[in-house]
Amino acid sequence: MTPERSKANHPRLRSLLEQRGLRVTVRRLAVLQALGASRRPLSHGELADELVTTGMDRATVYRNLMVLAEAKLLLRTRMPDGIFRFELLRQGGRAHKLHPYLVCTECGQVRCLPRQAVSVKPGLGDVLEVQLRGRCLACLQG
Amino acid sequence: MTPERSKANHPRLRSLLEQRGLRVTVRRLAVLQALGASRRPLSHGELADELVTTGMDRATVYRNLMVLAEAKLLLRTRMPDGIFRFELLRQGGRAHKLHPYLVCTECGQVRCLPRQAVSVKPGLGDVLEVQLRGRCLACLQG
DNA sequence: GGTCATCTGCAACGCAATTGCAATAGACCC
DNA sequence: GGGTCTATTGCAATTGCGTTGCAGATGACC
Repeated sequence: MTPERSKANHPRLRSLLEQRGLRVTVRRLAVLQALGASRRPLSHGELADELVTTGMDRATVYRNLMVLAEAKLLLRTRMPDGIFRFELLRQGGRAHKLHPYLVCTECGQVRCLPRQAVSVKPGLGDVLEVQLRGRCLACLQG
Repeated sequence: MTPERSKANHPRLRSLLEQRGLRVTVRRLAVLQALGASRRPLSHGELADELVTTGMDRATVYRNLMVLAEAKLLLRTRMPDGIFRFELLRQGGRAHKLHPYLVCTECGQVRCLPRQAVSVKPGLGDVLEVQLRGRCLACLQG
């Protein structure tokens, strides 16, 4: 790995860290980049599987996820399968709370659904997040 | 322990098992009785802690919880702490079918919502469970 | 380039959930 | 009541997520 290049290559992610008063490290940039490149929330396990190939330790992935989530750069959500998933929060993170997730009981993947897929009657509370558990289309058809 | 007495003493629980074509065993009756005596859903750990004192193995508790839940005698729900909890379903368990629940991010309590509170567009998959996260009415008003 | 707090890798642990296997107990028939 | 056969149980072990201690490496800052 070439730490210097990794750092130089992500000015945007770097500034995110600096704004929160967090140290800019190769590992943190890698975590942010991986989550930013994913279209769906990732678990620590999924992310670690990906990042250990670069020599990063699973515990380091874990601790960085904690730090970044605490700094509100990531959203940490326990999905209905009991596993925490993390996603990058763009600008205050409003956009990502609005679409429902489906956690597939067969393949385990988290699918983001279009916002209008689920409608919640008003007056029940301030609903921030909608999670479904079931079988996704791919698994039903397979 | 006196297996014979345990069995003879629970005609109602016994018939529940027989109706589902399940074998009536001392251990199953003990699990049903313990859950029936509890006012709140219990985790496998809590139940096992209680039942190991009678010589039952934790794995046996676990497998019976699975069997009984599959037979719809119990409801198995993953609570927001990530741990499954089990409760006895009275009268066929129809009431507990597929109602959404709201996990309050403020007070942490789980509120059961009426089934019609959430509608899911068909064709997205086979939805088994609906979980909302947000603030419950009590916290909004408090 | 030096200093010091923070971060990282390595190793290990706790707990919930799960399974294989051999011994046991329940259901059923006589 | 005794025999038979399968489901159940106890024991032991494993997986996987989440988490932490510690010693060495690295980043921030001067």
